[in-house]
Amino acid sequence: MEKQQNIKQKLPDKFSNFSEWYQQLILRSGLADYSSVSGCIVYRPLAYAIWEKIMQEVDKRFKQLGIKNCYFPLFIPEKLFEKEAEHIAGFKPEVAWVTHAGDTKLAERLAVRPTSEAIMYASYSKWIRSWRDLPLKLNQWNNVVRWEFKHPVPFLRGREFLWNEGHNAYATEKEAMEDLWKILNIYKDVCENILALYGIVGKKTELEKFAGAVSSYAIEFLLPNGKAAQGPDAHFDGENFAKAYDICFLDQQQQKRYVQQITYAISTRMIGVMVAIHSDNHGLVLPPKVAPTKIVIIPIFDKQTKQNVLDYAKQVKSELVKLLSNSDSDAIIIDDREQYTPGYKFNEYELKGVPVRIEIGMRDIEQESVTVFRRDTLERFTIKLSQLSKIKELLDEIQKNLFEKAKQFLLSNVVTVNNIDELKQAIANKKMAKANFCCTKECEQNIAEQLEAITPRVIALDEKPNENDKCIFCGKKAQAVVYFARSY
RNA sequence: GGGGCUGUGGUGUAGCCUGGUCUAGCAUCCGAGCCUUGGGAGCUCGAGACCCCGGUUCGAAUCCGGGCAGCCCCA
Repeated sequence: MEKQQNIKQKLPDKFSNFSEWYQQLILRSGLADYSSVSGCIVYRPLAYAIWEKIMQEVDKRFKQLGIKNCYFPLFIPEKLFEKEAEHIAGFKPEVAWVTHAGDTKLAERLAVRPTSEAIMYASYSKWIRSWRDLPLKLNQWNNVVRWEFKHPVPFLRGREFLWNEGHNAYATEKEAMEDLWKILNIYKDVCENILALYGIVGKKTELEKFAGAVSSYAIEFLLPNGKAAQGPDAHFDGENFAKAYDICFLDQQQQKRYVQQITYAISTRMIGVMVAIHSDNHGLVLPPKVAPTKIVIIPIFDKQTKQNVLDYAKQVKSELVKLLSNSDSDAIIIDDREQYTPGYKFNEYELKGVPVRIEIGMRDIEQESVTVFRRDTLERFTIKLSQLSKIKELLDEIQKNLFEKAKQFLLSNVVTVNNIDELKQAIANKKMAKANFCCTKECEQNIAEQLEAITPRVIALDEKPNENDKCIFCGKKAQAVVYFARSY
């Protein structure tokens, strides 16, 4: 473990002072640090390890779907970028441009990718000729730059972030949509079963959908400060990009047709969402499946007992390594530093979110037991050495408990509202509000102008308005049930 | 997009209003040593800071302007 600064200062309170709490937690737990570039953070090893875990889990599932990884250039020539009108309109305000090489001005400036449709589809246009070339399912794990002007929040809003961008092309809309749902379910699976997060899967409204897409789907999360954060998403582009970038093929009837496309992404924003939802005033709380260190063993000894205790600790560690069949050097660690007291170490690992702590001193040795502390509930108890296998169950239990808590948090903070006043009230109470909505672009624009920062997050997929229900904004016939919240 | 607040060693802060006593205080962190170890131990010694540029003034951490950075509120 790296040295930590500031470890003796308490965190601000999560619920009364969320922003301060979040910011200090990120810095002090060693997840990330600010860099010399405003809006760009450093992902320190702890954060990067979590990101690696997300990548592994998603990637494994992508490969089962036949998605292949590749890499396209960071730069996009301006003319290429401008081909799809809505796409460029959506992204241009926050594109960073490369204009010079040394002191020489470039003939055509290059966009630093905010997303890679343009550069990838120029290749797709060359590669796809026949129905035999389809489907084409390519993904890249990369970085993108979007020069935001709102103030940055580590992980949740930054100018450069890491993500996957998948770009699939199909002969038919039916195939495209089938895969879109499989991919959304992969993201949902990883969010729920790895990150222990519960979100709402829904369809984006007209103004909130991806620039250039026909329709967008996303998983929305609610943070403890009442703001919603969009998690992984998937977009159906229809033929929009295919027409702009001339991606077509000859079908079995020898008809020239445009491909049907989908795109999908999950980003490092999920690290921020996860941290914000699970962690507490002691520090990070990491689900065992993402925590790079799952168990920390703290030996407690003095000069006389040192050797005994350390030997016992090593024995416990090697049994745990076997038990978890995890040989990562970080997965189970013994902290035998002598210059720090046990109390100091307890606080340190709570700050860093290690799921399980095992304390071993003479008392435990005499009783052939170990003292166990679980990070999620802050409970401490003793188990016999012969019962060490229970630790594995405990890790599963913690994982499950975090998910259930996250699910409860979201479900208990969604309220149904019947008019604008109730909506405002719900948002003021840090809730997500569910309301009947006409889903017209005009009405949505009015909301954006009149309701301050309240935006429609997603259209519910499992719920429809009744026959006579009206839109709570304009009073016209309701088309859908929509979730509203303040947004990150 | 608009308004407000803030910027002092690595970190958190005192000082700023009312310029001089600031050779900038405290805590933590960092280095050396002793001593300790079941919830952030103790002692000794050492190292370390006024965001940047300009202005006012005999004199600026302190006042003024601009820049940069961070935070909050509102659109």
